[in-house]
Amino acid sequence: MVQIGGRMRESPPTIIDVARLAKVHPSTASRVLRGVSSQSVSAETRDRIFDAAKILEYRANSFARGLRLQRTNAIALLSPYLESLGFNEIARGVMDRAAELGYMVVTVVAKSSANQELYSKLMLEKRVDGLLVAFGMINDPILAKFSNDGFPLVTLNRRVNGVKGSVVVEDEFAARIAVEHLVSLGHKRIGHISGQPGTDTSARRESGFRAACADLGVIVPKRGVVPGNFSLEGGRVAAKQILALPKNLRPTGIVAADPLSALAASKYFKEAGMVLPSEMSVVALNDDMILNYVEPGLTAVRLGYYEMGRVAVQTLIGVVAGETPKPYVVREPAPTLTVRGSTVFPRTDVSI
Amino acid sequence: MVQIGGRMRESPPTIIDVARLAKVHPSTASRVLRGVSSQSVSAETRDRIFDAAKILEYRANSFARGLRLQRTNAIALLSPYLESLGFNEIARGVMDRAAELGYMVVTVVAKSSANQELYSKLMLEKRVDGLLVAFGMINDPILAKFSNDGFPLVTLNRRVNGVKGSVVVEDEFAARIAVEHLVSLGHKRIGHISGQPGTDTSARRESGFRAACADLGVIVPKRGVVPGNFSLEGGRVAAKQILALPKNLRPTGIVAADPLSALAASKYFKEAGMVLPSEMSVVALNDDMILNYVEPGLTAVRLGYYEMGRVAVQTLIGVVAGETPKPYVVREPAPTLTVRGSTVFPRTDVSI
DNA sequence: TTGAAAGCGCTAACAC
DNA sequence: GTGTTAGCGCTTTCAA
Repeated sequence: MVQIGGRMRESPPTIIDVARLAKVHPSTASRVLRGVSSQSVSAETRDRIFDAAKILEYRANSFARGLRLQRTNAIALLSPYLESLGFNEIARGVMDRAAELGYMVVTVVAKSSANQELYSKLMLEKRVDGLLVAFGMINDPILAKFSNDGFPLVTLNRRVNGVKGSVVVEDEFAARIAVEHLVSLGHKRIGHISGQPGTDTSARRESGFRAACADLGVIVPKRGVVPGNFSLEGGRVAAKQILALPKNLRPTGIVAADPLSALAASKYFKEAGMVLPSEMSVVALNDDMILNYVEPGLTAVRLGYYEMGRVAVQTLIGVVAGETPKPYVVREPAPTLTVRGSTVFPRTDVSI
Repeated sequence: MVQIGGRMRESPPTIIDVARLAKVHPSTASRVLRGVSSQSVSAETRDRIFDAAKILEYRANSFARGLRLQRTNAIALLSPYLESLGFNEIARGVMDRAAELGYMVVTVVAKSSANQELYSKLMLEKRVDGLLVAFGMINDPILAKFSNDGFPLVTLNRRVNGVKGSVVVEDEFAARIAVEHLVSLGHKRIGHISGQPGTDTSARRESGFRAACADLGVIVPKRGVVPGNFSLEGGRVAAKQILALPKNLRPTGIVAADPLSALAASKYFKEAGMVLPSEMSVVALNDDMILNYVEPGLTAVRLGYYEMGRVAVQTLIGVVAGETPKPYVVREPAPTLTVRGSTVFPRTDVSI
């Protein structure tokens, strides 16, 4: 029940109620309330209709409208996790921009893209107009199929073969910034904890890392690039592998593809008896407030995740409206380095 | 366009398409596909209908169904933030349970409860069946009004005067566990960084803290309870106030209402020259994996946030179905302490 | 400038 | 057992 002006009523007012109160036909009320300019309506009736709508607290039933218009004004945000540092920021960008454009966001956590039932639910049941997908392998036949079937679908912080619409940040450049920072401190052997194997995000960060090292004459030790899976557990495993390298081949600094693996690796190093940061510098791609509160503070490259979320919504809605999907790289804001305690010049007695 | 069996089609199949293919009337198809048992249908026609639906990849249009049935099978999760430690867990519980019950979750970040436009959008436009509200002051006339107006509304991790439906965890008990831990280490003067003033969550944690201190004969110094606002910034301000106390009145241990304020306070103490944890023990209410990676690791009491999210969905859907809303306390899993490095016995030369 | 009528896709009550 | 009918609330021709 909804209380209106002190009275209780059984169900929300419909446009028929508004029309009746304003003494016009529902179609007239509809025209006025939607502000259709092509048809002209006398100022007097318009006022009557607006007044009636206000009195009744009228709001168009989104289902009736959606049924008639064949669109939902909702999009879905699909992600494999909520807890990853950075997802908050992406999600906030998505929700802010969606709200500005009058869209709702349905957030769904899915283990993998192979969730046909989920796609069916969202798209075939016409619950949302399009999908923002924050996961997926480079080769992901399911996603490619859905995209090819004509479902508006944009990948976010990912590129997937066969999916035309994507929004990513400057991952290669961010990796380069991280390498340059370590080099400027005097590091000559640098390792890399990459992300989830099979994801292009990880691949692009790694290729940016390798290109920067090559350009700057940095040695990347054999087995000095290990997968960290964008996770705490992965970072731990990666650290173990790096520590297994003979001391004279071991990197003195590491670029981690993400903060979680960087944190876990740092912890592992310390537990193994290393003194950080002097014996091992660590810099992560993707920043977060919380990195100020770990010890040592984790040096990190901030990426435009919030903006990426915003742009992704914009792109998806464009696709929904019929634009041809295409890949997009968010370059504003540019990646920026925040130096904290985790990166220092290498201890020479170790690095020799 | 949607590809079905190799052909492209303009729009998704409707129940009329299914009926036509199965050579039955749409209403028969509807009955069969919904599995209505009250009406019996011959096995043969049932098979034909299922086959047709499968061939066409038929899925009922949620808008048409929603319009007809007057329900959306969606709920909204309203929260002031996404980035707070703990929200992930709540949200995951909400989404998991909602998915199990066939509901979608619309996540909305709202600055405050005073967002009438938002409520209108969600409820008056009938976009969702009910609201899960993860914020609100104890006295929140807007929320109370909406709840009284008959909108299904359940507060989550909060209680609000005038809103009958709520789901919270054992905040008082968690605070007691934290106090007991510090007492068992030998602390005699304990302070408290409380949460956001005006929220019952903060109030209940504080009252649990005070009750436990009283029961255990612990001294709570005058001005030893300061608001931390559940935030980094608040924790910093709180730490400043605690440090301003004369040394012989200063607590040797602190219970923080949340991890963010605990982290920020700890950082402030260190920056001010204190040696942690020996000069100041800190324990936080609400746990998170990341607390293993700060230095010293933050001792914390884990709360059943995931379960709280699940129960809240269950409760809300009950209210939607007509049950009388009532307050609920999640007691499983019970709050549990994880001791990390941030709590030790007090340094006697300081605490004397 | 406004009204009438049809229909989006579905389901429930009723008829046969 | 299955079909007929009506209508959820809205918008969009088309007609007046």
